Amino acid sequence: MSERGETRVKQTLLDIYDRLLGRYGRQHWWPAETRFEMMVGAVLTQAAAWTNVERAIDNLKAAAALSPDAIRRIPQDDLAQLVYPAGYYNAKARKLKALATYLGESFGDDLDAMTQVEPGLLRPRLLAVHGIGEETADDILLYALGKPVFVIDAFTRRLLNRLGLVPDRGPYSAIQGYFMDDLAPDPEMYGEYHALIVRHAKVACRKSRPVCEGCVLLDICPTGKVNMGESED
DNA sequence: GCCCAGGTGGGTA
DNA sequence: TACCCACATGGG
Repeated sequence: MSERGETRVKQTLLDIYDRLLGRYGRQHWWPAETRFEMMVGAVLTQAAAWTNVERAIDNLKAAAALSPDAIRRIPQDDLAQLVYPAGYYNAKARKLKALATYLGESFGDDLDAMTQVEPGLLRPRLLAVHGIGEETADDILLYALGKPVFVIDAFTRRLLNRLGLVPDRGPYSAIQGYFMDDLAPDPEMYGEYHALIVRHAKVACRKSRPVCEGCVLLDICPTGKVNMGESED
């Protein structure tokens, strides 16, 4: 892409951020008391509504099971019952076991020490853990460890696609590159931006809103569910 | 009853 | 590489 094009992307991404922040305000993500609670939430929220994740985390707290050591010790079937409200409970119990095992073996459960590792080194290690894909790895790097890594989810992907910046099926790294190559590496801003995109997606293009509020705000449709014309061109 | 929500892993062509 | 499917609850 040309230099002029890069500038346009940067201005577009900053402009969208400003519009979203002005409309919705700060989202105060990630809602968790500890680094580990945040990591657990990142796994539990995979393809699940956050309200259900909260129930599961409340169960873990009530059972005193919200620590890497407790997760390793509790039988997987018991863990599955605790995370039941989050859905995919057997699969997620196994994933939490894998995460806790990794944290113990690699860092002795010292998650503050974990922040000292370069994200470029940490990311492939996280991806090697069962149940941690690209989005979950970046959730952990950004929100739990404070690294300047931009999180890409389905809404973010659709957003850039609707802006005409990436093709329909761009790889995760390409979408992420648009943000990280053009925005200063600011964990606070990255975290707020991702939260705002998720927040925005909740009000955009619902069946109950035939006139899409989100499309009006951004001059585009982030979900792509409603044809709002050719505004992305 | 249907659709969707802050995805990932495993199998197949 | 590119699909396809299993994994599952709870709210609108």
